[in-house]
Amino acid sequence: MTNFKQRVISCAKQIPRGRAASYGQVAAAAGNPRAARQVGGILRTLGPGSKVPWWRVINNQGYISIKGNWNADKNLQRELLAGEGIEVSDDFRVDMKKYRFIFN
DNA sequence: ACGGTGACACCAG
DNA sequence: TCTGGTGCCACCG
Repeated sequence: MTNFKQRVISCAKQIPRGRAASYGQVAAAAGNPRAARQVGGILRTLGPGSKVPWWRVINNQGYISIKGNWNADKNLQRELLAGEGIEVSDDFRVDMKKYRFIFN
């Protein structure tokens, strides 16, 4: 477990319920604003059962960019976000202006 | 050690 | 607003 990965996990856990953060935001909070892509990869490797609220991490455009067979999880993510009060459109889009979480 | 890969971000049309 | 191209950098084989 590299330091960076651990940091990303730590930052992701800081995202409170009902808020969402972009990969770039998490990467920046982890210390590498340019390593946004790795954040996604890291969250993916964590897999289910992890204590990390991966569903609160989305891209800066405000939508979920999961590809491949993750359609089911994509739908699940929408359910989770909706359960926290975050509105998700039919196109899986989230209003980041309203729900964006600012790291301290 | 090296090169391919990717749950992204940013800039230009 | 959307699309396409470019840059970035940690992870894995």
